[in-house]
Amino acid sequence: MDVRSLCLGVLSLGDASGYEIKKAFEEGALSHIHAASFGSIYPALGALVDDGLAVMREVEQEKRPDKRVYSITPAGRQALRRALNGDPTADKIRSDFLFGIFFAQELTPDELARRIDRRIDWYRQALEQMRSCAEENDATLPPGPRFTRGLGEAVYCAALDYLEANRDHLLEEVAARSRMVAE
Amino acid sequence: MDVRSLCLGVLSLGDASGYEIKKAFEEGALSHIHAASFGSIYPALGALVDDGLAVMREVEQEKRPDKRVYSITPAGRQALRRALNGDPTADKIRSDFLFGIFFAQELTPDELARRIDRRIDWYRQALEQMRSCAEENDATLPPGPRFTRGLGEAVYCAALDYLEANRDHLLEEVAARSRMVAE
DNA sequence: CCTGCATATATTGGTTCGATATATGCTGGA
DNA sequence: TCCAGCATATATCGAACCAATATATGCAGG
Repeated sequence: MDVRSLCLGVLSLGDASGYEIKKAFEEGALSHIHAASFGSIYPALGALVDDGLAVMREVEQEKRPDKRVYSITPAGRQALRRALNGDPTADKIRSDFLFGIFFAQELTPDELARRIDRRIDWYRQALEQMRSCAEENDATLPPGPRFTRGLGEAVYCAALDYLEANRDHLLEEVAARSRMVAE
Repeated sequence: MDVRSLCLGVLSLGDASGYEIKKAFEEGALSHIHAASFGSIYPALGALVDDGLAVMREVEQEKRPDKRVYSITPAGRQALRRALNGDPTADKIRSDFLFGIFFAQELTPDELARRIDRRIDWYRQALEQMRSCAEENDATLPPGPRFTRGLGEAVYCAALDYLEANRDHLLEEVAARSRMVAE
């Protein structure tokens, strides 16, 4: 899925500027699903306009830089549907956190504990946000977003439970191992 | 985390060729954690040798192309430790699957069902593999890999349960919505 | 027999990232 | 009060990275 299609997806939910599209991948429901950077979003929006898949209008703002607000066109909606119906590629996960935990014995015990605790905090916050969002408007959410929200909640909840249940055990094991090596 | 550090991580587990490093990110425990392509692995290995963080030896093979097997050096181990102890960047998730489900109403009902069923199969296979691996040698695994394996199992299990429990409901909702629009 | 897969390295075009530049207003702490 | 830092907003650029392909060989299955 290229950035052009990702932008079309966001635009299908409503008009947006490049900056707002970025925010959708950083804060909103999409943030747990996909990502894109400015360096690819702005060229992608230009290309969408060139291809007639989106239109742009400039919006003057007081006390803010001007906006370039993009809207999806009927051709854009068709292109989005085509892109979505193509064979989805496998998920791409790149987690420095997990990579670090995998090599736990190369980390200092303090650093290891700090990382797990941070991650636990992160999951708690993410879950809180997801749940407050659910309380507010879960019934009004379209089925797709509601389903992915529920799946995200289930997955984060399982991860949080596991981290809380196994944190101390991991730290003990790593400590025991380094004692063994020292002998 | 750049590809050079990822390669050092794999090499810290034992000598390997570029091809074997790629496999580690495609099949092994690392496959659920991080990724790297040939186009970045081969140049990275060259750079590691240039910097004295790894050494290369050519291994002639009968009935197979020759191998270039890389070994991590003490300086390489130190560089790995430095890289691991740096502040980990946030996880990067890019899931065409979730992106497609988010826009469920843009998919044909058949396509939607097919995707979820495929994903269910995928999780079942992944879990089966993880569990058989655990039965064989969980006790002999270092604490880090055992922890990430357990976390992966917990997360995949939760995702599988959610998909199985909510699949039919999602399909009904999407069907109901498209009936509503048609009226 | 022959298609396709596994092993193995390498390259290349194109995509994407991450950091930075530029400009302005608001807010909170010293 | 001042000013550092953050939010808004667009844009660019070098570096990193991916996906596909080329090349070569052997083996297994239909």
